[in-house]
Amino acid sequence: MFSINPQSGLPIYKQLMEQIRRMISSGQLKPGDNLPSVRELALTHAVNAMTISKAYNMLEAEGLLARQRGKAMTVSDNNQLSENKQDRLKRLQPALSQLTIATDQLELDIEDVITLLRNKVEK
Amino acid sequence: MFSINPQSGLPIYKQLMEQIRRMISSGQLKPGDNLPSVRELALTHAVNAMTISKAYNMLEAEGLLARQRGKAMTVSDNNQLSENKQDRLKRLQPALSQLTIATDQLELDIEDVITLLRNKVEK
DNA sequence: TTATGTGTATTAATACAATAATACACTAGT
DNA sequence: ACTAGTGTATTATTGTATTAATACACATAA
Repeated sequence: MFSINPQSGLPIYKQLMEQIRRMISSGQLKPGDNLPSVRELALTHAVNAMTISKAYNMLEAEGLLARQRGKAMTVSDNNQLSENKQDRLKRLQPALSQLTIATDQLELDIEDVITLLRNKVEK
Repeated sequence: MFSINPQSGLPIYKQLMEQIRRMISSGQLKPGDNLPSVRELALTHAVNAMTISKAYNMLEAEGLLARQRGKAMTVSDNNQLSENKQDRLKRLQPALSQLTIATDQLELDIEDVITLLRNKVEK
């Protein structure tokens, strides 16, 4: 469900926050849906439980998630959460910039990159 | 020449290291070429000089750069440095993965992403 | 009631990242 | 010699990230 990479240099809790935001944004996580438990995520990704909790905590502060003690964290249903295509494309910008900067610095042809991209998605 | 973002969560010195590696890999930086001075990069990117120095230092330890006290850091000429297309495409993998994961989680159509990518490169 | 499952809070410890300010060693041009 | 330009080292300080180990408050089902 999530892709956590402790070696990436990006703080784990930030990786998790961004990925949860995306899945809410797309509607794969809907208002009322339960999130995986802190301990479960900590186990499956070999990470400390408090690190997961920190991500949940901050998303709750943002209003994206709702907490009920003793129960699983859920996606908040107060807000208009899932976003239209244009909004979701905006969330892609950082990853897109990363790729174009790398493509440029490596002097690669964008069409080659696109071919690679298509292959990666198809499989 | 470089694109440094102190807010990205990624350590600044690692951002710089990776970007220098790419430009050497593509041949935009050739053996013997001078790199921008520590102080110049620090100024233009509003970053501490020692942070730049750390990146240079580690790349020197890797053998990519060569230092001569009192002179500018240069690209090392001992090694086989610039890489063929396939090798450079390999260096793109992390950025590609980032993008495909995000695309997936946002439930976006890969063709829309590719369109965005083309626009970004053309301009 | 008990057992097991939620998330949370706290404390301590460790490591890393970045900054500021200063000084040093060296090179090159004047 | 002087000056301005390299990279480097040092010290002190700040903030962040992560972990381990416990303990707490609450919910739910047996």
